[in-house]
This record gives sequence, C-alpha cells and structure tokens, in this order.
Amino acid sequence: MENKRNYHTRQQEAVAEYFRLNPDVCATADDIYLYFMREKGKIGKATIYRCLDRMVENGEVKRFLSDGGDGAMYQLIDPANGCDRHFHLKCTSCGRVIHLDCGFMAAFEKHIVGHHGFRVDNTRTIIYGLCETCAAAQ
Amino acid sequence: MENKRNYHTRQQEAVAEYFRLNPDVCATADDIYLYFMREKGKIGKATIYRCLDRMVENGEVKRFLSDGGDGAMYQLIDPANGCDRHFHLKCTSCGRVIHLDCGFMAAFEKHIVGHHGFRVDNTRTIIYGLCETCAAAQ
DNA sequence: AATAAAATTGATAATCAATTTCAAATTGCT
DNA sequence: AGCAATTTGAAATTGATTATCAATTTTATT
Repeated sequence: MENKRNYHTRQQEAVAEYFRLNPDVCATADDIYLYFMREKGKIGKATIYRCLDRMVENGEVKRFLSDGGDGAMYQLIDPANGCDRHFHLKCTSCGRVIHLDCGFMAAFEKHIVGHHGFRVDNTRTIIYGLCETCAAAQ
Repeated sequence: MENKRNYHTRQQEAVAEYFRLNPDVCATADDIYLYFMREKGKIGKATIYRCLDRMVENGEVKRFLSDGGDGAMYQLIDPANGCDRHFHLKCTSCGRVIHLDCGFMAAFEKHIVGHHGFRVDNTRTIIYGLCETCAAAQ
C-alpha cells in the first residue's frame, strides 16, 4: 500500500550520474565512494550502499559477486542495451564484460526452459571464462 | 618445485566424508563446521577453511559465491559426473542445483568460442534462475 | 618404541565488506 | 517560515575469512 515518498538528494543523483558516465563499468561500492570524494565532496559509505541497494531494488543496477572477493560489483542495467534480456560474459583475467546480444542466446534460453524446465534470470547470471585477448596472452 | 608432503588427518578425512555423504549439496564453511561439531567433535574454523582451500586447489570441490551473501559455497566436483564439463543451473528460490549435461550445451560453448571469442569456464559459471517447481509455486 | 623433522591444528586476533543505529540535516509541502 | 517524513553519516557492530604462532599430530627413520 503506502509507497514511501522518495526524496531526491544530491547523493542519489551523484551515484546515478556515476553510472551514466560509466555505463559499461563494473564498480565496487568503494569505487563509487572514491569517485564521490574526488569529484563531489564527502559522502558516507553507508549512503553509497543504501543508494546501490535502492537502485538494485529498482532494477536500474545489477549487483554481482566476483570470485576475487573484493566485495560486490555493481553495473548499470541500460534498458536501451537490453541488459535484462541478454547474457553477460565476464573475463576472469581482465574483468571485461561482454554483452551477449545474439539470436543464439534466445534459442539457448528456449532450450533450457523447454528441456530442463528452468527459467534463466539474465540479471543474475554471469558466464565466466577467458576473453579472446586474455586467452591469447596465456 | 618441492611439493609439500601431505599429512592425512581426521579433520581432512571428515571434511571429505561430509562431501561424500552430501554429493549434491552446496555447503557453507559454517555448515561443515556445524556438521563436525555435531557428529565428530571439536574443530577450529580456520581448519575448515584450510581444508576447503586445499580441496578447491586439488579440484575436488568447487567454490562459488551466492548472491545471498552468506559467504562462499562449496560443492563436490564428482569426476564421474563431469562437473567440470557441464553447466550448473541454480534455483534462486530453493537453492537446488541442476547439472546440465546435455548435447545442446556443447553447441552453446562452441558458438561462444566461435562467434564471440570467449572460452567459457564451467567450474566457475553458474546460471541462475527458477526451477520448474519454484516457478510453478509463484 | 623412541626420535626428529615437517606439517597441521586451533585459539585468538586482525581484516574487511556490509549493516545497523540514531541524532542531525535535508527535503517537500503548505 | 514551519512541520513531518525521509535521508544522511559517523561510529559501532556484525559476520565471513585470513593471519599468527605455539602446541599437537603425523610420518619416516633409527
């Protein structure tokens, strides 16, 4: 019922701005904290986490955990990019994220639902491996 | 060069036993700690983590991070099951893991390498979504 | 069985990300 | 301006994991 009112603050705006300026970057809460301190002024870490939680809740940002263990990573879900509809490949060596928007993937999901009864959630799934550059450098 | 010798202890044996008894379970370090305290006697948590690290190192166990954030999960890699060669689907609702051993997946990997230059790592990748039962219960 | 060398254990402390708390500041509205 | 609801942020807390290091256990060798 009662939706909480939403007060607009410079902190929330700045976190949103960070993602607008860095649409393809996977950032940690600390990355954003440092950006704010450098460019905008003081901010509390708790506020960063609260902003991020809110944006994840709203489906504006995707949160995932890297195996490196440096804390959670956050990345913009750009509706124009359809990040909620395609897969993400993440290179375990260089950290690059590849947006896999390709017809084959639709077939893949269809197969998984049809043959294994499993409904894939693209906002949570990340496929790990080596990108072309890093595989070549091995 | 000099490989360290490997002393066999009841602690290491008991952690291995835990996985033998629970081949399909994703356990946290704490799950195993509690199992030990209940069934086997006292153990230090540091020892649990060291055993798990060793087993991951040896390729006997897979470590991954759950989005829930309750710490890392560990699961047996059964060579007979070929868990290093197939995908894992994990239901975000009930936690069940489905081993996706199916010809379609080979085609999938082939496509990703061929068209996107990306070499998938099955030991790291987990595909999240809803299993049949949980999707029906929604 | 006794011994020595090497590795493992476990209690404790240290880290570090993330959350909670709560008083103070900010926001939106009239 | 005045007011209530919400947000902020500094500090304390939690919780998982790692580091430390003396004591214990294991293994190989007499």
